[in-house]
Amino acid sequence: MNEAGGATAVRGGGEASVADEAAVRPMRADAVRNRRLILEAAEEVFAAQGVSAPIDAVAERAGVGVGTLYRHFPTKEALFEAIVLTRLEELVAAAAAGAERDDAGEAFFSFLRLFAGKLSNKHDLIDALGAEGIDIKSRCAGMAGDLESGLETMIRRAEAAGAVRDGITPKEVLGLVVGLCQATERPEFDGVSRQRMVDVVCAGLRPPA
Amino acid sequence: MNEAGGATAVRGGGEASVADEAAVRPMRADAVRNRRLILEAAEEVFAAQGVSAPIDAVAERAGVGVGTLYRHFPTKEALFEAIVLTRLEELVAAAAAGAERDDAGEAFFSFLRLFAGKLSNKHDLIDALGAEGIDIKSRCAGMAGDLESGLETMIRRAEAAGAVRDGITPKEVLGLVVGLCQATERPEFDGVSRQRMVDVVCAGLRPPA
DNA sequence: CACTATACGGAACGATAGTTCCGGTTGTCA
DNA sequence: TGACAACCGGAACTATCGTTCCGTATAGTG
Repeated sequence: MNEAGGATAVRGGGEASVADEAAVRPMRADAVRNRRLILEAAEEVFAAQGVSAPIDAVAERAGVGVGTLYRHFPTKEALFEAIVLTRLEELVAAAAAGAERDDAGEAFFSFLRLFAGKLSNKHDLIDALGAEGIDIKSRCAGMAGDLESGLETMIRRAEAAGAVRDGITPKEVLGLVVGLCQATERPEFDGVSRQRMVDVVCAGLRPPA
Repeated sequence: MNEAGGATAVRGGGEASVADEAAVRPMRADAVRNRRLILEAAEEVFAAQGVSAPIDAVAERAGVGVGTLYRHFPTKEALFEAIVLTRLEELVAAAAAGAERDDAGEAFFSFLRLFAGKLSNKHDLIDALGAEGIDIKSRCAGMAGDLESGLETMIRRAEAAGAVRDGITPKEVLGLVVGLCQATERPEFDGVSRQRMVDVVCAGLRPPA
């Protein structure tokens, strides 16, 4: 029920808290260690099994009790956000960088490939972008918005350069790539080449002959 | 734990049963009516909410108790199969028909559009083809196999006709289309045009210029 | 109309997963 | 070193869902 969660910052609360002294006191050494262990474990478990992985699995993998986990992250979703945000940040940074490149077309398509690659075997990210069941909350939604903005810029510039068909929206591109990654993550689709599927999408995004 | 389920046929058991007389006795009128009500309710509920919809929701919508539901379908999966199979059958039939058309290229692409259309707002089918969590069992898997076969034929013929790029597999096509449908089914993707996404995939499947 | 096999309804059960609580432990500071 | 606050662990609580059970109702039959 805390508004944010996952922010039990190592060095104190966020913006100016009422009692300054309380905010300044650093975390105890074991708490710092456990927090890191939990984050690492959650990263592996969520990436491998998706968001629906039991929280106990994360606790066990981290070698701590569930109580400890909940001390650090008041809710499962808070933990999930903390993990996914870092991954999303990388993508947003890549998108922003791509939006500034001179060769707009190539920038766009190579971002798409990088995007699909980053999604591979990272079930958590796919879930987050596909919003599997979870209310995509606050900061995650914000990040996703940033991603879309970067994409939008890239698309418009590539479009102007004649490298991409007209009228495509960031959401469509996102849906296409996230969708195919979601599919290839499933056991029944193990024979398929994700590489080729991405190729197909890229080819389809080029202007018609 | 019955091997099949959902087959409590209106007119008796399947192949020759030991006691003939028992197999001949028709279902009671109310049982027939309820069975139909349950199937209709399940169709709507699963299509709208996906396979993870609570079974109570189906019972409530059908206006029967859960006990009645379980009398007709021994397991949730059995009910699910019964619903999805009919939908899958339509697709398989369409695929088989398409595989015989003379204009191989057009046949393939128009099947793809029909396929995407059939998936729209039918969460159950998307789940089944994407196998969301469920063990895709016996007859469903068989049907999915038939679908792939039909698709395979269409692809090979379209390929020979020079209408489709080389090396594409049915699973790749399935993954692409199911994936994009899965994405567009999500609330965050409501602004997107599924039509255009399908167009992109179709364009990408054509041979490179 | 009476009788019985069949079907019905829904309370109850068991499993799973998220969250809370509290007695015991341990880091930190004087 | 002693004392206190922060922290830990995991049992227990709660909610959800699939499934079972059994007392009651009723369609079909003579």
